Amino acid sequence: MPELPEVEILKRSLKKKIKFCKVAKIKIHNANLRYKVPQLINQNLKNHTVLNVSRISKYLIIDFNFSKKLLIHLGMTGTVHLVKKNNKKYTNASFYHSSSLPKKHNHIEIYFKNNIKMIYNDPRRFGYFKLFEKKYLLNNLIKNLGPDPFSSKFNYNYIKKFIQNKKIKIKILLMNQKFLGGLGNIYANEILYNCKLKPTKSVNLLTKKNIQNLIYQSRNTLKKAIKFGGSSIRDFKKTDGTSGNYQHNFNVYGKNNTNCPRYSCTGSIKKILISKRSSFYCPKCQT
DNA sequence: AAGAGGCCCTGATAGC
DNA sequence: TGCTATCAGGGCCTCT
Repeated sequence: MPELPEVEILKRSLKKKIKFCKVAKIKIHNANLRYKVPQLINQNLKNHTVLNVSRISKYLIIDFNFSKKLLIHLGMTGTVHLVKKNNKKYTNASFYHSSSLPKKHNHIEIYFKNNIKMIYNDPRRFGYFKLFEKKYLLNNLIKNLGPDPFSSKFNYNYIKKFIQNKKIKIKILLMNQKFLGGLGNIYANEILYNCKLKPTKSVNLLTKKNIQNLIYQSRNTLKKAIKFGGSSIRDFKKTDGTSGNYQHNFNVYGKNNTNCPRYSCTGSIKKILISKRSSFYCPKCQT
């Protein structure tokens, strides 16, 4: 599920709904995520107020009115749901369609004092919750992450310098979080299609025009996905339980053996494996 | 330097 | 119906 657009959608929703909310308590039902969730998290966050919700790459950051921030990564299958208490029961209101609220794998619940509850659900448990000192977070997380695709740091000179003396496949480059923060398998495939670049192309063969177009298409593709509310393939849901819609706009992802959607191209989409990840492209117009 | 492979997990789907 | 195998959007790590 969660690549940059999905985390961005989540961030915007949380920002609207839990900003300035005060934590009443936190229940950990299963602490065994990618990293063990410390039981102390409850003592630490209790009675503190959410000041802001932000995103860096695929990471969600919740800022509180004390020295620590909560860092959330959704791994492969993490989702966040918000419910509201009415008449002693947590139900939909304008927050959630209770019929579709997951029953299994609700590992962490954050209760706020205004009767809102935030639920973290994650079947495969590849995600994590970590508390960080604000300074430590900035120094260590951001240092190891490439720029956000929308940041001005993601520019021609940066890319040129990064790929200097490298001969890796372009798709591997795009998915490398140290190069660029936020792309995963789906959007890497889609962006390369929009750039007419084949995923196995070696980065040392990229022209100046290729690189400039790559920047443009990365932003454009992600922007569109955000506009459509992200992609729901298996389990991505917005915090109100509804699905995103960008999956209907995929050109290549999951479309092997279908006709290339590009006007005037007669190719058909092919699936190959690159580092064991499914890669989809049109051999005719992506070169 | 680049790439392959393994590992952390559960669940959906396909094939028998 | 029920078994088993394969695959899945992430990100670590180690080995060659």
